[in-house]
Amino acid sequence: MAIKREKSISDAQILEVAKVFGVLAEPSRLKLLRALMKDSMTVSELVEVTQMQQGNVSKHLSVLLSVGFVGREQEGNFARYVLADPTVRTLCDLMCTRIEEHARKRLKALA
Amino acid sequence: MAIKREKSISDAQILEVAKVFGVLAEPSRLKLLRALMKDSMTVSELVEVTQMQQGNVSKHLSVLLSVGFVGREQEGNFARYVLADPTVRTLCDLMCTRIEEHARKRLKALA
DNA sequence: GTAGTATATGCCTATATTACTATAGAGTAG
DNA sequence: CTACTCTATAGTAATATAGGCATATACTAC
Repeated sequence: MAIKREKSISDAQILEVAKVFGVLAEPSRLKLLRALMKDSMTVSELVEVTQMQQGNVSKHLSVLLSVGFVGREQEGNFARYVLADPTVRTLCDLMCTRIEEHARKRLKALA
Repeated sequence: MAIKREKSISDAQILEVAKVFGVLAEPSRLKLLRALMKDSMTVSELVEVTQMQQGNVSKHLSVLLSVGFVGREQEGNFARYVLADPTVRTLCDLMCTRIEEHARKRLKALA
């Protein structure tokens, strides 16, 4: 019988994890998520807020949608996007504090 | 005077966050981290465990080192790498449970 | 010193991803 | 129906990054 290793992740899971991290590895997508963290928005509103081109906004939103980070709701002619996964906040918060911590360490190392 | 927005992240921070997420968006690097989560290892050991080419292992380790995810210690002729940031575990754990949750949801949606 | 081992790095190619532009599709108003 | 608006998508060029290979560098043993 196969021996179950402690808490170790399978190669298949690694591929999936890498893919989802990849979704967050794009400044444009992070800007969209940042906007959606404040409130749900239509594509037009997101274009206005982020100053990105409409086509790019749609493309990035479709990526975010494909991994379930955002949800989409049709409102007549508009498409309203909503933050759909609380993990996004957690991940970003963690990353931000980590970066600050790291910067602080580097600063301290100079002293 | 400038108005401070609530909990919002600056564009500069977004660039940095994207960069660090990008480091985690690579299966090879995740495999190295997975190995290092069990124990510290030399490059040779990592090559053995991951079945990757030595050059690539070194290259990915240097990326991990540059953002402080791992530490490096010279041991005679060997270089021993250690997991240097507890956030890595947290981020990966979060991502794994998120992916499972998401898969479960999709499954339930079919019922 | 020489030989051998461990690690890092440079070059090249293939692949992937982005932004841009234009356009297609879908809905609304008249 | 036509005209208009909002959103999605296709085509293209530029950029970035990974892997493979060869090689350089650094340490050890003799």
